[in-house]
Amino acid sequence: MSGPAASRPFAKLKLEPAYRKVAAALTESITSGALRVGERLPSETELGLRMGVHRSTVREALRELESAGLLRRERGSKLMMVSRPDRDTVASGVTRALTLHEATVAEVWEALTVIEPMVAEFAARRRDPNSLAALTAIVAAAAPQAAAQAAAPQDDAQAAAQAAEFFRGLAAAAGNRVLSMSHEPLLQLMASSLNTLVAVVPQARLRIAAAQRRILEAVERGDADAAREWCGKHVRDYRRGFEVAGIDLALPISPGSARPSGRRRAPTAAAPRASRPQRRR
Amino acid sequence: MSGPAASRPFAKLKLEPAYRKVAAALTESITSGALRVGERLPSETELGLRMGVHRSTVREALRELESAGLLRRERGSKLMMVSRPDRDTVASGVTRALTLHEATVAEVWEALTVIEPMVAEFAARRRDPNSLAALTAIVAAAAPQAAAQAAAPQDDAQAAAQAAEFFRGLAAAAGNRVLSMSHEPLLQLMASSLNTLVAVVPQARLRIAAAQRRILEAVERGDADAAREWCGKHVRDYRRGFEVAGIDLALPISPGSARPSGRRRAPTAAAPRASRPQRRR
DNA sequence: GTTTGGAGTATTGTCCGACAATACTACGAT
DNA sequence: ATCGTAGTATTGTCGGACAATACTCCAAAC
Repeated sequence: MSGPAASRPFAKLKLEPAYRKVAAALTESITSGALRVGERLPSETELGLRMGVHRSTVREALRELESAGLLRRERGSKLMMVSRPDRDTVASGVTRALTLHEATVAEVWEALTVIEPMVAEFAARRRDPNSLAALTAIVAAAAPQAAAQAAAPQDDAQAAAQAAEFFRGLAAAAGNRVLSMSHEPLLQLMASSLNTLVAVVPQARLRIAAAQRRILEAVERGDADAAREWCGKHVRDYRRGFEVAGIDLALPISPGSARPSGRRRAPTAAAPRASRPQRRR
Repeated sequence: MSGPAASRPFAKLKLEPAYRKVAAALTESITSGALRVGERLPSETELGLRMGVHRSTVREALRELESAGLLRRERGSKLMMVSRPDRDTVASGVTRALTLHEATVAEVWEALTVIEPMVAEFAARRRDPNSLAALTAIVAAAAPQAAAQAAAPQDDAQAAAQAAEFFRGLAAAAGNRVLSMSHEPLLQLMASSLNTLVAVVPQARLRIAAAQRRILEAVERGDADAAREWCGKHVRDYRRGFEVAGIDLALPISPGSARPSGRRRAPTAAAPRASRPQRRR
């Protein structure tokens, strides 16, 4: 593969490096189905031998596919396995992108208002016993904590996670993987704000739990309209919660952890204003 | 980096290879803002020196970030540049994932019915001159071809692309990057089906053009409800089109090219159609 | 017969070094 | 100030090396 072609009169100018070509070839093989999911890849040396490049080159290509989620390695195995990118991998890519583009809390929330109510509607339409049971379990998991209402240390994080989990369950019940995958980044992005919300606003947990129950009931009885409406209210209620919690909706989302602005657990006092010590560019 | 620690009694077992740690570190630097977008990365050797690993190792990490869209290289430059993943990069990742998960045409279409009408509504709400002009241009671009109605060879592909472009413009007018990014994979996934649609159903172009005009008008006059409704009709009309075109909605989408499954060009009999034998799985 | 143990091989992770092609830089000539 | 040129820096790709460890297979033990 060393190129004596470079000296020939009109040698084909090489537009992309070999590692990219190898990556492209492998990707093609996977998406075209020539390599089926679950199949094991040959060893690096073998691949290099067959494709006429050095192992290092193959290696770089593998990293590329690996980070795309097209290749993985089952626990404690050496050989790579063809895989399909799982939901979280894909979503976290989208999340990172949106974060770097400095999408605002408002934008994410707005997208939620678009998607979630319809998800609820679909869930109510084709409700299936299994996913309904799963959803019920999720809602139930929140109830005791909401009742206790005692603000445990990092219990806040768990409550926020549960709120996201509810939406996941709803999407699963809706039986549409496209919607499921589309809204996942939104949930990831919301995580931080949700965290602040439940940490700062005391009544948030109860309201959330109540809304979840209402939505669940509507879904259970197959009332699509009610499910959509309640879910719409639910999401809109989040916005009000954010405002009460002093989260500036015009600010870029930070998907990391919660950063409650100001003092915590503002009782019933008027919504204070948070001086956001966010990085300024 | 050479490890004498391996022989010590309870040496910390190493969970992940160095190239992943390097990649993680770089990713962190980027998302945390320590490395700002547009900034140039040091050379590979320099990075390796600073992080205490060999250039090859750094290299593998770089490929990882590169494929995630976090690093790019401006045209004809050697040094890498920090970048934010652009819309198409992110979307094509999602597209690949959904394809490998064998999402069906129905699922994608359903997601469209969820998102697009609301996008239209938002576009009508905050209509801004610039994006409106852009949208108008897109709609106008379709008009002459629709009028001509002559089915040029691969002109079909262009018509299908225009249909997708309209939705993109709409999302841009809605001014919500999250929605914009969320619906992009749907457009990519639909491409193939759209292609078949305009190729097989003769009146499709006209119907599409008419619908686009109606939506545009509603958006222009700021009539959010009308925009949403018309857009909803528009998307639902696509479904009818798919059925007429003989596209099986329960089938997994193939994001490549069109593969019509029935007779083509039904009414206007004269239809020179190239049967391209696409791969079957 | 099934499990256990162990030798031998295959494969990855990481390193070292090398070299051609090419982008970048600095400096001197016009 | 512009231009050309020589020298340097950097990437892409290769060859090879070696330790750690997963895999294989066969023989011994229960």
